[in-house]
Amino acid sequence: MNNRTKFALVDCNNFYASCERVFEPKLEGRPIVVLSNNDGCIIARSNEAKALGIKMGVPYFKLKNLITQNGVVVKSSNYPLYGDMSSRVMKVIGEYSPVQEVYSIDESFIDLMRLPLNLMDHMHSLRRRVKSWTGIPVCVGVGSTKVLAKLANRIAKKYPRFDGVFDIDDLSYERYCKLLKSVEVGDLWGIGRQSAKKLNRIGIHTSHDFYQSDVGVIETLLGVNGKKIYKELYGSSCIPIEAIPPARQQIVSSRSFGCDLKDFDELNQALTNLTRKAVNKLNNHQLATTTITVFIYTNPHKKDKPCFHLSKTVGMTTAIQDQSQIIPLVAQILRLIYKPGHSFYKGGLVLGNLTKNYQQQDLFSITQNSQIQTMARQKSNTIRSVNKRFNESIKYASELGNNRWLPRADFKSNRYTTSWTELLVI
DNA sequence: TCTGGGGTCCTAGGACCC
DNA sequence: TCTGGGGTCCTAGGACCC
Repeated sequence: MNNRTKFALVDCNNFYASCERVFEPKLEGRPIVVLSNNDGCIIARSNEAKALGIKMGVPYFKLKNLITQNGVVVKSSNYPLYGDMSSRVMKVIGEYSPVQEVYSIDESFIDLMRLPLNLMDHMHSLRRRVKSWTGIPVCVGVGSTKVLAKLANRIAKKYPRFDGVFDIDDLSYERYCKLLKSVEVGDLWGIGRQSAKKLNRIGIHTSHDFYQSDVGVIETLLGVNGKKIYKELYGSSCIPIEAIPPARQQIVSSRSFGCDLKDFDELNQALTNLTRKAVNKLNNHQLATTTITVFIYTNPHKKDKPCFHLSKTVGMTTAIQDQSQIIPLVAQILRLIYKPGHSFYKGGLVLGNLTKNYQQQDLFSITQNSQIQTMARQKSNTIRSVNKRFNESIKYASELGNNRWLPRADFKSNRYTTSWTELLVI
């Protein structure tokens, strides 16, 4: 292994389940599952739940019996809580290296090059501090590439004797090969189900088979990404750490509805709410959009009914960022794709082709009245600041209605850290 | 009855240009 | 009979991640 690069992957253990435990310590030692939006699928499990054989991504309703029989604690997902806990964890991790990439809500890569200290001590200290300052348990995988750090993290999680920190570069060649033989190729970071299937077809089953193959074969089969993963297994770093997140390309806002919707106004009510969320995100990032996609889907799991994926993308000559422009536009697009008589179970929108929101004027626009534009700008700024202070109290009329579309969340915990009315009571 | 959401990147193919 | 080569841009779909 070379020593030109050194990375750690810090990964929270069963993150969502652990967040729930921080504020409900009596759940310690008990099996917990966290459900996706609309209480649909199981998206997080504590170790005890994993031990019961509960798999990731399984629909909740299929496991209801197993869950009640075994006293499994069920939680609806609580993203305000998880997001806030995540930023606390990331902040602590950031104190352990000058270069940090926040890779996902529960994972962070850090660059360990040129740190003048004992790396293992440093990582054990990180682990202890995250746990003691946030309550969240993490494991640390260390390696000379990101793919290796990921692999190392697996080992750190799997074998308690490493006390949550494992450096894969410490292995001898023989032990490294033995490790690769024990990991299925589809478990490598970047090799998904489809690629694993292709590899299996030519006799590559374990990571060691992959490691021993010809790089040309891998590139032909999987493209440049496969080649990168291959080289990273040999310790050659091809996937750099991204300390500065790349500019966002699109903003998606979609939901499965609490119940199937047929009525246009009900769909429009849901879409208006989702649009407002998307526009808030757009404004928070100070971005503007020039393409809007609206989509509504019927339920593909209902085999007795035809399945519709209705969608339409509209492009604009001028980038827009104002909810008073985007919300009516979404309603217009919805009107174009809507078909009466069908039951839609899910819908949403994509704001695409995002740009920095400085005002690029359209040379041919007929609304080039600067006074009108200034007033519109003032209005939207006012609405935004009122909504920020008074909890989204100004809404479009199209958003008001029977709220039948609202996703189910029957097992929600409090937003302990982001809402004054939901603080932990002792 | 009940099946998540939000991202990115790559590739193939079509349309178009000279 | 013989029917080029090189390039860009866009879009849709597939694959991957958490």
